[in-house]
Amino acid sequence: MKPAGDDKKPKSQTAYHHGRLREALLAAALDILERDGLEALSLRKVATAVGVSHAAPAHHFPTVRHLLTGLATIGFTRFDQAMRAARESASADPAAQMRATERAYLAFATSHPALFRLMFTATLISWDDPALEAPAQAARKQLTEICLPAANLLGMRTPVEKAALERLVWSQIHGQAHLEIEQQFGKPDGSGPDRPVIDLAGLLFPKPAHNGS
Amino acid sequence: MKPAGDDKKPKSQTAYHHGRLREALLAAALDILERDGLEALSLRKVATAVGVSHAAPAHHFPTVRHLLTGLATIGFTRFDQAMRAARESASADPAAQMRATERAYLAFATSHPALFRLMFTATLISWDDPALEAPAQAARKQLTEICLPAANLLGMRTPVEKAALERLVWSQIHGQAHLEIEQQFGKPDGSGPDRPVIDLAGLLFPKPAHNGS
DNA sequence: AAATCGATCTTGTCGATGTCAAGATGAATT
DNA sequence: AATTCATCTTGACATCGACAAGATCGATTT
Repeated sequence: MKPAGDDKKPKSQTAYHHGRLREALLAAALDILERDGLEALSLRKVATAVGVSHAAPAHHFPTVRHLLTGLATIGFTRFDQAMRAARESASADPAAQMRATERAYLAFATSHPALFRLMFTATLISWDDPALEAPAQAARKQLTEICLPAANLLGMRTPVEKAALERLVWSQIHGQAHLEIEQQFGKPDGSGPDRPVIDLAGLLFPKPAHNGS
Repeated sequence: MKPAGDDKKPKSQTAYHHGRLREALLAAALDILERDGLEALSLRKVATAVGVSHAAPAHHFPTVRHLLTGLATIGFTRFDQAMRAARESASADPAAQMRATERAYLAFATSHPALFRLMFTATLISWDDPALEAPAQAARKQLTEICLPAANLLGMRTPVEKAALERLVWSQIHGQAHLEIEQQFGKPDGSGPDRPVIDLAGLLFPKPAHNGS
């Protein structure tokens, strides 16, 4: 089965002719992407990083676009997990849910800028890929969920209104994330990692007791 | 060599050895960018499109990054002009100014998606380029300007608060634009070009008739 | 006016890349 | 044990960015 000499690495090194190439390629590609950016990513580099010939990826990823779509799929999966984890460890209060999701959204983008950028660049990936749709919709669904309570509180009943609110909230969060990783906000002054932010949740959820602003 | 017959054009076609190559290259590059996207853009294609040798652009654009930065500079200039024109043809009312700017922002992004994407992709262009800074800051300044009245109306006085409001407004508008051109909003139903949108200006500018919170 | 100079453009080349084609390898099935 | 078939390798080609060296033409200098 194997060369019978290097069983040190249980499953990664020797088993390329059996099974794990696709995952190894994705892992290596993710590594290069996060370390050196999208421009440094190439099929050939990924191949040599994994230790296979330059045409080996062809079977698993016929095209660069396929590889990038695979990376985006991983990205949306982790993105979804990050937001879900943040929501679960937050209180059930609608405003808290929204704030937690917003924080997770932003944290993911700033921690994985290249991957995030890739995930939201339509010309680079294939949204036809059925494997991509599931995690992408799962992530998207969380935004819908955190907007529903706000829509109810604001008296929005039609699907159009709810979609409009979701569009508002999503755009606000996403715009922050995108402008942040594209370094459009300037430097943080060094005073702290946080920036002056107006709480959108506070704007949307009217205070029950006494008003703030 | 040239087609050896067209000295009709006084300064554009025959004068490549003097003067206009840089602009011609930028124009051709912009053409390719808007027609076929960033992936189709290459120095060599631009060179042949203009009718010069493959290394001719080197003097004007030593690197692809220089060409892309030049395109982004043009982009920000037009972007700034578009927003300014929209504001001038709108009423002086702060909310109207904000809505007009928002519309212009979105219209520019959807009309020139590849250029807009390039302008806001930090890894592709050189923000060190002094030629880029001026139009980029001019465009940015308009967002500051349309946010000032809202900040005053909301009782925000410190620069931090004003910056926070600008961040909110800019993020909201930019997020809409970005998600739109990356086709994250799904298809428009065909019912009309417009989408269900919540008016951010309406949220920020309290109605004068009622309470002022 | 003639010569020189310097910016601009051309030609040639190199390494890297994506993609295709043809062949080798080895695990699984027959 | 032989065959099959997915998987991987080798080889090749066109395109690309970038560099080097030479040609061209306007502008300056003599």
